[in-house]
Amino acid sequence: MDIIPNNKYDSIYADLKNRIKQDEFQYQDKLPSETNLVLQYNCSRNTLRRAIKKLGADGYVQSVRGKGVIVIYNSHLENDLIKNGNHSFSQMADRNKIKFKTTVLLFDEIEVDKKLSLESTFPIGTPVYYIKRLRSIGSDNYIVEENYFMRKVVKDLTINIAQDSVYKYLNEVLNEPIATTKRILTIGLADEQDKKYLDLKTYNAIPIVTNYSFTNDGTMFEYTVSHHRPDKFIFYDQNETNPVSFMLNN
Amino acid sequence: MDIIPNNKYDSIYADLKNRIKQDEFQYQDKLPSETNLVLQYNCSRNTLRRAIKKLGADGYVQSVRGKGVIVIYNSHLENDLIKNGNHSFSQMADRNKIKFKTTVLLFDEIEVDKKLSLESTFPIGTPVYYIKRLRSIGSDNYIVEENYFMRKVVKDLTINIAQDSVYKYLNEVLNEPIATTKRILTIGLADEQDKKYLDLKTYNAIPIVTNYSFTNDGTMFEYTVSHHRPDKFIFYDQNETNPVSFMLNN
DNA sequence: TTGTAAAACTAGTTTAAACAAGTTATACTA
DNA sequence: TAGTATAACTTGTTTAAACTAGTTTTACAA
Repeated sequence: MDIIPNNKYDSIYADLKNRIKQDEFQYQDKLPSETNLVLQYNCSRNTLRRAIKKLGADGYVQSVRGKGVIVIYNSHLENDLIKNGNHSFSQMADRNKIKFKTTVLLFDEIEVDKKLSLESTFPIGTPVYYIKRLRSIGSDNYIVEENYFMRKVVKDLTINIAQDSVYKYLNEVLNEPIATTKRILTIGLADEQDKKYLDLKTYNAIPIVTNYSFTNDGTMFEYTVSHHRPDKFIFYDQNETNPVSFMLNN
Repeated sequence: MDIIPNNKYDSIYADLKNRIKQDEFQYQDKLPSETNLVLQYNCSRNTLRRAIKKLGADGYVQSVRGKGVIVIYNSHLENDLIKNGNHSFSQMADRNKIKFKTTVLLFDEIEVDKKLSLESTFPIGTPVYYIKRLRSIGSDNYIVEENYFMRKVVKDLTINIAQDSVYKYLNEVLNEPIATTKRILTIGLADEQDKKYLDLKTYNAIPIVTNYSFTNDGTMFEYTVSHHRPDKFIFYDQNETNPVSFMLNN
């Protein structure tokens, strides 16, 4: 769930995050001033500010010019999140973070046709792996998904790898880490496949997540559409409004 | 939709974004090198890098050490977004950005009870405005929402203000800009109110967005639950994976 | 011609310093 | 005592420079 910092600013970020989570700095408290923290961490003001900026982007703190940095992390809210959904979508979406059991329903090599090209933005004729997979934890199915992986990038994919983790394979074997993911979430009516595999209860509509993933060097190598079980689905989002900005067309 | 930059880095960010959108730098192209751009914009390397970092966070470019900065903005994809949903959720969520017609269904002053306190994280007894509003564009209803505004922050709220924009009132009259919003998205079964106001077609489930908003100085002043019309709902998300990080529990 | 080492690129990290622009505390004045 | 100007905080912006760590090009040697 967490990262191994190999920079000064990342380790300061991680440490401050811990201190917040362990209630040393509580909800609505002010962090020590920059000058003070610079002494604590024996670093430059820039490096410290970089750590704080990241904490802000992740919704832990909020900086106010002239006043200080206020903690807005609320364990109360965070706990509710876990209680409500078992697994947050931000975790769901990051497939490395949760150990899903994966069942491969279909494994094929195809070329992108006109219809698929339009929705995936892959050029027509691109050789891709076409995979259908079921993601589950224990006996509960959570996601049915269709993946299209560019064969030029994801070389020599096998059913075994698809059953384990394609991302792990990319990272560790092909040394081609994923760098950016663009995600679109919509609500769609459940189809026959969804009804077959997911426990829909009385729901007739489900969240559909469309994924476009890029490698390190900017090539989009994956297009994926995931159908999620609706009752356990949670998406968490955190947004910093630019305080100096105003909307032109309010 | 856009912001008025009053910083150097924001104006560089805005300019580069425009140049990307106007196809001067196309999908998969490399931006000019930092050294080059520093000359173009007559700024320091730090300031330029700050602009590029923001472009990266917004999904326009991706930096690769040793190589350069690659454009991953695809007008194709972006256009599809608009075509599919009319209005993206990121716009929807930012209520200042789209001109919804707002109908106030209920306007009341209450104190937070135990039940509301648990879901909102407002302390029991907090005086709040309790408002129900319908958001529509033309004759189409998009959102039914319940707002709870802290009366200590949002002073002297009236039905007229609620019918216009509470955020505008906060910003321009009370000079209390909103700084951070935490958002949780779940799928719920439509209730009687949803059926009454929203055009659900055959859907029996809808996206529900729960909002926690903070002022400049870290006080959570708003708790809002919005029920959205499912067929027009789109959420767009952009995620940069830390390339130097690895998951501990893969 | 091919392979390899070096040089010339690219972006990433860290420090330092000066100044701007807010907020709070202090001290002085009426 | 009350009000106000000032000094002493706070974070925000910008520039500069040195170094690190990747990638690509160049040039030389086999």
